[in-house]
Amino acid sequence: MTVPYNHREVETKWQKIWDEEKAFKTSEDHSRPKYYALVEFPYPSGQGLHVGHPRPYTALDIVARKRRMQGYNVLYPMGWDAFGLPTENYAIKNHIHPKIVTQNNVARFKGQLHALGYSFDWDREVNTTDPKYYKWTQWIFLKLFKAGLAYKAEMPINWCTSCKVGLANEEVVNGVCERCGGEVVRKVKSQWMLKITDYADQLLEGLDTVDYVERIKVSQKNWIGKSTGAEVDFILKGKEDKMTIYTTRPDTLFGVTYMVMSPEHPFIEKYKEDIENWEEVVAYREMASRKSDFERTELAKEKTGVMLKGLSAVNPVNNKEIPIWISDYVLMSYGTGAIMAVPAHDERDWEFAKKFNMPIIEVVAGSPVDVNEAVFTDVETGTLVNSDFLNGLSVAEAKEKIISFLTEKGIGHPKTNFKLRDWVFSRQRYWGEPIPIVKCEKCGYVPLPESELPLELPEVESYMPTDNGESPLAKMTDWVNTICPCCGGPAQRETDTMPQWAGSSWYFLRYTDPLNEQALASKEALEYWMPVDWYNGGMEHTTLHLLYSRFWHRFLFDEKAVPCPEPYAKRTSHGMILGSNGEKMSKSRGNVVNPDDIVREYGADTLRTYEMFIGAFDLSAAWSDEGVKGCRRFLERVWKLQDILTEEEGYSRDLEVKMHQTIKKVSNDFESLKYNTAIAAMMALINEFYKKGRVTKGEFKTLLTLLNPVAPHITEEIWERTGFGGRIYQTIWPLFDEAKTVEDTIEIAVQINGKTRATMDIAREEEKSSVIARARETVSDKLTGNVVKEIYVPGRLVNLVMK
RNA sequence: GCUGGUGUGGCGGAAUAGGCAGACGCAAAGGACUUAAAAUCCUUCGGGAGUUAAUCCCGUGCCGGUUCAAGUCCGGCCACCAGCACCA
Repeated sequence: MTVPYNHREVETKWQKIWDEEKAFKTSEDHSRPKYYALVEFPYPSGQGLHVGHPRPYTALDIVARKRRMQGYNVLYPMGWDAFGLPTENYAIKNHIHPKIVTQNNVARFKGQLHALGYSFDWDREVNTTDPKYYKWTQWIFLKLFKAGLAYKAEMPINWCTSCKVGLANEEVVNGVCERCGGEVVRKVKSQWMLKITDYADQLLEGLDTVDYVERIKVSQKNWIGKSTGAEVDFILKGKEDKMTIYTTRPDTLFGVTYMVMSPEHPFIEKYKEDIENWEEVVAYREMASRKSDFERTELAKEKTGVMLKGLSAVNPVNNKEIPIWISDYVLMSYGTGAIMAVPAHDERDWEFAKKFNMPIIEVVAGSPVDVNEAVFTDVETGTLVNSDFLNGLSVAEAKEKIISFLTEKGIGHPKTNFKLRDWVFSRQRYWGEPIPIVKCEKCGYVPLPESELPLELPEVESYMPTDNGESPLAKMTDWVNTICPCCGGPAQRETDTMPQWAGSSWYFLRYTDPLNEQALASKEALEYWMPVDWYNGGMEHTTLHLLYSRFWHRFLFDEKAVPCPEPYAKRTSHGMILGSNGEKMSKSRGNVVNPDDIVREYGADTLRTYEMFIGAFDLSAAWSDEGVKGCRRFLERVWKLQDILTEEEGYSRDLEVKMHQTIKKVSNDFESLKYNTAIAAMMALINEFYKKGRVTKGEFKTLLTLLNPVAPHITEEIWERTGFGGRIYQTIWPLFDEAKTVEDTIEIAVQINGKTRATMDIAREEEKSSVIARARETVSDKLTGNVVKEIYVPGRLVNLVMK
């Protein structure tokens, strides 16, 4: 009998050996085929590692370990996305420098990850808060600034009243702050902006060139929100100005019965004198501006608005005079801030027209009911009516014809719009990368010379944000007051810092060459390692981190700083791990599982195995303590195979097929996120060994190798105890022979009219006629009618169709 | 509302490409071992009828269809999850 499996001894022993042997150090040998596996680096929070972290880390650790065994030079790195609000808030509360807080948290995380036996190359660890790292974050910002993609703008921003900080649109969820849940209001502030909109088309088209799971592509497409249509100039009656609108349905131009402007539209102020009901308009405008974005969408059920008396528009295609309204269902920030309303064929316009009794004119026929009863928006089936030269055309034909008409007459042109907005890049906070810009009275905004990077965060007394919305850095007058790099005159430093998304927008580049002081990474390293071959991360980062980092990467590609336009060749997403009650884990729900407890009690290998076995990788799964025990039991059974190990080297004849089938299944499943079925196949295999009461050396070696990426410690220990020689992490991934994955005799089903009535064994090579003859024999007592058809699916079944 | 996804035993979940539904695991029940318990090992385990057997019927959210054959394909619904949401 072999000694009992002691996970604590085994795991600490091998973690030490791997460290000493630098087992997972990435090679600098660029002649070997490379594989770059990447998981999102964590924010080192004060809570320590969450039980959700190991799921993606283990999944890609499996891939990385398998690739090493297949001879690849593998880069599987880890680091820290360490700037951010929770650290700063903790620092404020406890009067500890955020730097110290970060250090402590990183140490804790690192210890926890180490205890899980991940094959990260810790020599390439990066930390976004390290000045040697953020020097290059600032460098990229300067490049963006010089390219005209970073600009300062007076912007109505999303202001979190609790964090006292401006948020990007992406960080506002259901009208509240994504991080703290605090109320978000609109506030006008001068902010640094990044022109991600310049890359909208590229970011959209690039999606066709990469292997991302469908739902990620769809989310990104929705977020970018490309729409095509036309801009059309309406005449503002009696004025010089044209009233330009954007529409995706220029084909309905003859159905316009009124116009709507956003309450913030500049024409309102400009034509103040002409507006007869000015007081009513002002009242409406004020009401609208008081609403937060949240209320504006929440209260969307009822349309509101005010007609501008004294102003009217003229439809350029039929010279009809139509009224102009203002309403907050039209947004100043999209299109031109004004629309043409076609109530018959647009849902919102229809509602508005119904409420305010505006006329509804049908211009696309084909609605099952009268357009006064229900709106008709179908673009596939309709035919144009009441539309002069467009009559009789389909919607698609009419669009084309009207756009060329408008273009020829000079009253309109085709136009593409995006929902994507520029990225609000400043935060009024301390714990972030300083923005390397100074403001000079004479020269305006001046970038620091590259030689002055990194611009380090100064030591401050207090990290409290100020009530007037200034960063805590603003109080550091010694630091703020500086000299203009351009004219040498007095100037002030920018006191806002960068958002957390900055450091994570390029970290994967730094891993390829983390100590480089001359560049963000060497050309050679980037050319060898990029793009990332497989990147896994959370669904919640689809429209934030993933989009931002693709934007920066495309920009760096244009700057010739990186060798490829897309950073990630493949992107997958893992599902969440929920509490045992099926709800999201949280302290308040009392369903939190601490990974340290599981590692202590059952071991890292058990936790790794369990998290891979828990269910489909991309779906969320509920935690189960019993399931953990089941996985521990499996590993114990693997351990105890030592008791029935024989001296034979190869596979025993009766298990040869099973061995090849298992190698094939595990090899394929590890590539396609099907870790649960890979483990199931290995469980089934050891059940076979136990059924036979023996396992050969060859069989055991193969099993251990297949299992090693999932449970690296126990397999390494058994490998050593059984004297298989060397280290398992240095062995070669087992190969399978396709021809040997099929049994010589196969059990097939014999069906009558599609229902299985019996099974029988056939030889692999057996002729169809012979199989069918024997099948009829097997079920002869049930063949009570005429067999009108015989179907043979090789290796599967015979179906006899009886009348 | 739009988009994407999911729906299979008591539970987590399997099932290339239309081909024996329920792999693997958990829980449960019975048994062996033990003074006992835990652990371990063996057996049973979708529902119903039938003697516990042979055997038969039903069964993958619902209704219909295609097919020799449907969890899988088609048409029409329902529920849940996620993302987006007055974007003209």
